Amino acid sequence: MALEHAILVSLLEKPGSGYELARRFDRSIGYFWTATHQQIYRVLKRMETDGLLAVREVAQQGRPDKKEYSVADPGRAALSDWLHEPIEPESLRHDLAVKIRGAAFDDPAALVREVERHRRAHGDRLARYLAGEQRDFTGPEAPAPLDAGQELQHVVLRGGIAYERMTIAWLDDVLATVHRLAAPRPRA
Amino acid sequence: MALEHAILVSLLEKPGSGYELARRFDRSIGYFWTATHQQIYRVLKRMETDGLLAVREVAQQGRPDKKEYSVADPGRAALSDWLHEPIEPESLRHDLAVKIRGAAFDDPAALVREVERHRRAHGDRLARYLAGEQRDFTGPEAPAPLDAGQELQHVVLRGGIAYERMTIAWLDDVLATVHRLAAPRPRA
DNA sequence: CTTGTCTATGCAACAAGGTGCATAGAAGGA
DNA sequence: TCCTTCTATGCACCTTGTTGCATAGACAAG
Repeated sequence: MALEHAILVSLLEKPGSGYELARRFDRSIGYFWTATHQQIYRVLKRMETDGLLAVREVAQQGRPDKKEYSVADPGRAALSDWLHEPIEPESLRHDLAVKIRGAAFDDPAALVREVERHRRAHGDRLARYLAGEQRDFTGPEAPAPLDAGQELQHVVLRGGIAYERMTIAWLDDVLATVHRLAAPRPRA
Repeated sequence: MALEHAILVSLLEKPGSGYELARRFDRSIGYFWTATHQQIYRVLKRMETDGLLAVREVAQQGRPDKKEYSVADPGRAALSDWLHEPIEPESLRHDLAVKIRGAAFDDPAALVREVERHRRAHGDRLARYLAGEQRDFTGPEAPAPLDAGQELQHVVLRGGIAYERMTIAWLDDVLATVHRLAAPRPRA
C-alpha cells in the first residue's frame, strides 16, 4: 500500500493533521497520488495504532481543534524498508483510451466533445503546475539555493508537467485523427 | 467500472474467450488498461448473467474447449450509454514519485538502482510498442489503407509510445538530478 | 509414466478505494 | 436567528482489484 508511504513522506516533510494532508493530496502530492479524506483518516488511524505515527492534540483559535501527526521511529524504519524493496513499474489505467477505441462502434461526435473536455482539464492542470513551479522553485520568491528535498520535489513536479504536456499533445493528435476520419468523404 | 467497457470494446473488435481476452490485456489493451484473468472471468460471468454478452461453447482440437463470448444488443447499448456520459480526467498513481521524494530521508543509492530498473522496463515497453506499431500499422505487412477502427487503435498506441518516451526522459532527468545532488561536494 | 508447459476456467479470502452520510465548532452574512 | 461556508473528523457500505489456490485437457520431453 503506497498511500501509507506517501503519508509517511509527506509527514516527514512536515507534520500535519488529516485535514491538512487531504489538502496536500489536492496539491503537491496530487501530482502523482490522489486520496480522499476518508481514506486518509482511515489509514492515519491504522498507522497510529501500528505505532508508525505519533499524535498530538492541538488546540486552535477560530477553528476546531486538530490532531497533528508526525512520524515515529518505527514509521521511519517502515519507509526505509519500502524504499529499499523494488516495486513494479506502474501501468496506465486510461478510461479515455477505452472510449477512443469504442468510438469505432458509436458516434464520433460524442468522443470529440469528451476529448475536448479532457484537453481543457489537462490544460488547466498544466497551468496550475507551472504556477506552482514558479512559486516554489524557479520564481524570484523561491528559496535561492534549493536543498536536496526541494530539488527532489522539483524533479517530481517536472514529471507532472511533462506528463500534462505529453497528454495535451496526444489529445490533439486524437482530435486530428478523428477529424481526418470524418472529413475525407463528406458526401460518401 | 471501465473494465466492463474495455471488455465490451475488445469483444466488439473481435469475439473471444476469457483466456484470449486475458492475453489481449497483456498486449494491445494493455497499453492503457491491465487486468488479471481472475478479474476477467468474474466480470465476464456477471456480464453474461446481466445479458450484456452471449456465450457459445466451442470445441477445439488439441486443446480444451472454450467459451466464446460476443456482445449482445444490451451490451452494445450499455457501451453506447457509457460513451455518451462524461468521465473524470484520470489522475496518476505513481509509486516511484513517492520513492523519489522519500529519498530525501534515506539512501539515494537505493533510489538510483530503482530508477535505473524502471528506466530499463520502460525502454523495453517502448521497444515492444514500436515493434507492434510496425507490425500492425506502419510496416509493409500492415493493411494498406487502415479502417476507422484501426486508425483509432493506432492513435491509442501512439499515446502509449508518447507516454513511454516521456517517462524515459523524465527518469533520465531524475537520475541527473540525483547525481547532481551527490556530486558537487564529495568532501563536504 | 512422470514431469512440465500451455490452454482454459474458476473459487475464496483479503486489501484497497470510493460514495454517501453524519457530526461539530467557528465565522460571516441575510 | 438561520443559513452557509470552512475547518475538522469519522462510520458504514459497496465496488474493485489482488493473491493464492485448485482443476483439467492436451501435448512434448525425458
